[in-house]
Amino acid sequence: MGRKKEKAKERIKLRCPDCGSVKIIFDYSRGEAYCLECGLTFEVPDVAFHTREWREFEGEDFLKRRGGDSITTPIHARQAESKIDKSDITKLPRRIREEFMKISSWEQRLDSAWERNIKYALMEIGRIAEILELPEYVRDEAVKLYKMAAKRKLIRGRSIHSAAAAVLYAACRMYRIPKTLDEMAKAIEDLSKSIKVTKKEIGKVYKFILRELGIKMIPVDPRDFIERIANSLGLSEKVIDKAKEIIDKAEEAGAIFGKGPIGVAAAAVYIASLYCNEKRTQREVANAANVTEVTVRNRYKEIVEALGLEEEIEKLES
DNA sequence: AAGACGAAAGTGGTTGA
DNA sequence: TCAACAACTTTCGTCTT
Repeated sequence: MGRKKEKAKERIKLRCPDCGSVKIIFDYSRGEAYCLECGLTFEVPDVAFHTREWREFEGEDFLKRRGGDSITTPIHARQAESKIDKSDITKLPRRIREEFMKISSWEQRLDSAWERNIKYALMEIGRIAEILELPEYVRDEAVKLYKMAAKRKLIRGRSIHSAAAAVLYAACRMYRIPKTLDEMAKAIEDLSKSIKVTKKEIGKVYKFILRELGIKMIPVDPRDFIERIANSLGLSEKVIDKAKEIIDKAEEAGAIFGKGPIGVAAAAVYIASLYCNEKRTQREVANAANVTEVTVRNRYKEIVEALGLEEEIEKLES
């Protein structure tokens, strides 16, 4: 234990005031620490090295005592919580309380943590939006949502990246830009291999934020996915129109309700490709839509049945 | 060999008692 | 909170072209 002066650099048990990561390296030659996650460099109070207690506070045990925020959960699923809670202080032994006051003043200087947090989040939203090639107005909408959510403390206890993806996803839904939770998760993966955010987590945060902000979202329209699927298969405008027409009819016939919109879109494209003499296999369509062949098949069957297209399609095959 | 089709079992999420 | 449920996936076998 104690200070390892001989080392040039050492990993220390601090949280990054910006992104909340615990991957903090202290550089002795420069007398400051930097975050491996977001690159922020910052001064560390001496007390962090001179007292064992400090290490215990910010260490695993302390985090656990503060309420279930176990170190075993992924680092990135947590967020900086650098403000020191008064109620915690009173529970601590007096001996260390004065140390805490010193730290408190250090924290005070980082009181802009909230703002820096937002700044970092907005940056990440921008980066994810860029990867997904989202238009600017979508990013702006996402930023607006993030700020609203942050103001109401909805981001607390969630990772910045899951929240960033969630608001972007919400913005896409608002503008009917066809993006899936899967793509959001993958974009984050592309952003940094060390950040792990699952589709599930993003979905959870998305739902939570919408509910808390009282935003109602209309269901995803399968038509929104048609162009994407058709384009990636090199299909013509004609197929796209036909596919939309098929969905219109299938919707009227009630063959679509409750089904996954992407699977529906994929089946419509498959059927339309038959009609327009630009046939693609079920496998090709399924791959383009990121669903399985079986799903395409099932939707296909249902739609054909509901619209009574069996004979027409048989004719097409000859 | 490739494509279409379907049966069966499994997964992860939702819903309602 | 648990069990039933629907959508979807995975896997695999069969049939057709």
